Parts: sequence; C-alpha cells; structure tokens
Amino acid sequence: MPVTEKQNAKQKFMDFLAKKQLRITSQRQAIIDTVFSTEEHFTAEQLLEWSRHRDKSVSRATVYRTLPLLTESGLVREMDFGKDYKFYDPNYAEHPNHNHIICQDCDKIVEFESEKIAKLEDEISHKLGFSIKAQRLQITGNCEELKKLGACRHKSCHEHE
Amino acid sequence: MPVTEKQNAKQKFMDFLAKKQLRITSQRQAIIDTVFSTEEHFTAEQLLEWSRHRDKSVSRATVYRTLPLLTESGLVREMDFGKDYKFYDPNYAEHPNHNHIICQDCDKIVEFESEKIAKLEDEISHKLGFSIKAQRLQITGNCEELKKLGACRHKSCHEHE
DNA sequence: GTGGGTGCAAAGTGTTTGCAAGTGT
DNA sequence: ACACTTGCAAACACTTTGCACCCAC
Repeated sequence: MPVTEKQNAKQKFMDFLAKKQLRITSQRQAIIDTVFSTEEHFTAEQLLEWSRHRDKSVSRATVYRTLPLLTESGLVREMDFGKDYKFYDPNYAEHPNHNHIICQDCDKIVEFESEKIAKLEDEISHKLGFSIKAQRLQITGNCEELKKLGACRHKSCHEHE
Repeated sequence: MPVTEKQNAKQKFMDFLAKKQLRITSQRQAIIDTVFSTEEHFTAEQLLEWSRHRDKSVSRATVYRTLPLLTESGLVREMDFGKDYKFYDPNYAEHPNHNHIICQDCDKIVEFESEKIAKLEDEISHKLGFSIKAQRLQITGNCEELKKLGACRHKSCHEHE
C-alpha cells in the first residue's frame, strides 16, 4: 500500500549501490524490483523464483550475492526463526523496531511494534553492561485457524507470489 | 552452583527416557552428564568434545540424535542466533522464560528475565489472535570489553571446558 | 533374545565460491 | 578498457541418515 515508501526504499538502495560504486545490472534490477514491491517476508529461494519472473537470467548465485548487500544497506532485515532457511523482511526501513509472531504450522508471520518492550530492553541491556546493536523478539504460536481447526489452510501460502 | 537443581534436571531426563522406553546407554550417559553439569550454553560440536572427555566412544551422530531428545524433554532449549550453528541452553528448566544478550564479537551470552516483557508479549499476542507457544528475545550488542577496547579478549572463551 | 542404539561414512540442504566469460560505466 | 558481475558447478559447513553390528533391558 505505501507505494511511495517502497519506491523510496528502492531509490535508497540504488543510492547505496552508487555510493559503493556497485553496478546496477539487469539481474540486480530484477531482484531489487522484486524486493521493494512486496510487503511479504521471503526466503532466498522465493526471491530467486520471483525475480526470475522479471528476468529469467537471474541465478541463485546472484540472489545470494545480493542479499548481503540488501541487509548491509539496512533496508532489509535477515531473520532466523530456527528453521533451516532464513527469512528476509523488506519492511525494515519503515519500521526498524518491529517484532514478529510466526505460526508454528503455516509460517504465517505477523509484525508488531512495542515501544514499551523496546524501552525495557534498553534498560535491561544497559544494566547488564551491553549496548544494544540489534534486537529480535520472535514469538512462535498458534494462529486462529490452527487453534480452531487444528491445522492451517494457509500452509505455505506465501510460497508463491 | 545449584547442583541440586542440575541433578534434578538430570533425573527428570532419565525419567523422560524411561517413559519413552528409551535406553540409557553409556554414550547417552556421558552426554547427559555433560549437559547437566554445565551452566554454559554450548554447540553440538562442543557437546561432542566435552562428552568425549567422559566417554571416548561418543560419536557425532549420537550427539545429534540425542539433542532432539533433550529439547523435546523441555529441559534444554535450542537457540538460533543467526550463526551457522545452533546453541543449546541447559538452564531452561530452571528459568523457562529467560532471554539472552549475546556480544557480537566474543559470543559472550548473558541471561536475563523480565516479567514485564513477558506480560507485554502475552497481551500483544492475544490481541493479534495468537496463543504463545514459545518466545525468544535475543539482543545482540557490545559487551563492556568490546566497548572499551574495541575487541573482546574472551573471544571464544566458551569453546573449551 | 529383541528392539532400540551406535559408529561410520555417505547423503542432504541451504549457502558460498572459483573461474572464465560477460557487461555497466 | 577496466573493474565489477554473472552463471555454472563444485565446494562448504552443519546436520541427517542407511546400514551392519552391538547392547541394555
């Protein structure tokens, strides 16, 4: 929905590349367009598939080489839910402090923010002699559907565009 | 320090095995003794090394086959800090709701608990239509030493017993 | 004795990398 | 032109697994 913000993020990433004297190739363009046109969290494999819709020449290697750039730019966040693949979150620029709830069954992910929690984290870290560099709060739970039906229909609903 | 509690946890795990009709082999004994005699967080590889001090016949496969039992029993918690290996926390039985701060440089891990945060998590999850199944709050930061000296001397200090 | 358990080495899985060819600037 | 990029496939690192032998109960 906030198309403007997404366009903005995309532009920021282009600037980031320029600043590092990195080139905007057609493959990177396809990847970038994909990343900054979705609100969904995605895996490397999904990003590859989606990017290939825009440019068939995108390879797995390029996706894996581009992801670190995206996270380094601060516009995308890498998330590890303890599954064997990582998720990437393209909404990080807009909400740098958000957290996640993930359904244990269908991988449905919901974001939330809490100033109160952030504040408590700051207090505690300081008390323990640390400065916060990054923070991740992940809640695993059962979504409504899982609670009611015992299983989720959305299962893997995010696997395809 | 709370040797009794640790002994208690060990006994609970033995009971867990018995209930599932699983056997207490010498290799499992060595692994269990290791797990429930440390307060430290460890990786699979560390557990293998330490267990071999007690019983040289412990193999990597057995360690990897025993870890799921430990987590399933609820006495050990698997933690994923986004590194390529997982950490395991043997203090979970005593403090089921604790969280972690990890130094980005030396992997020093400090535990903390916060009822206030737990309460906020509950409220938020409920509001979003989830029941909490598990929760993990991980803060990555700079420890005192890293802040002062720019590097940590403890680096990998937990790699050996 | 029997069904679970073990070590070994091979297989898996997600991710990284060496290399020769290709391409943005 | 030159340095950065790419695709491919081989290499990696951690974890899992098939199999024949072993052992706790």
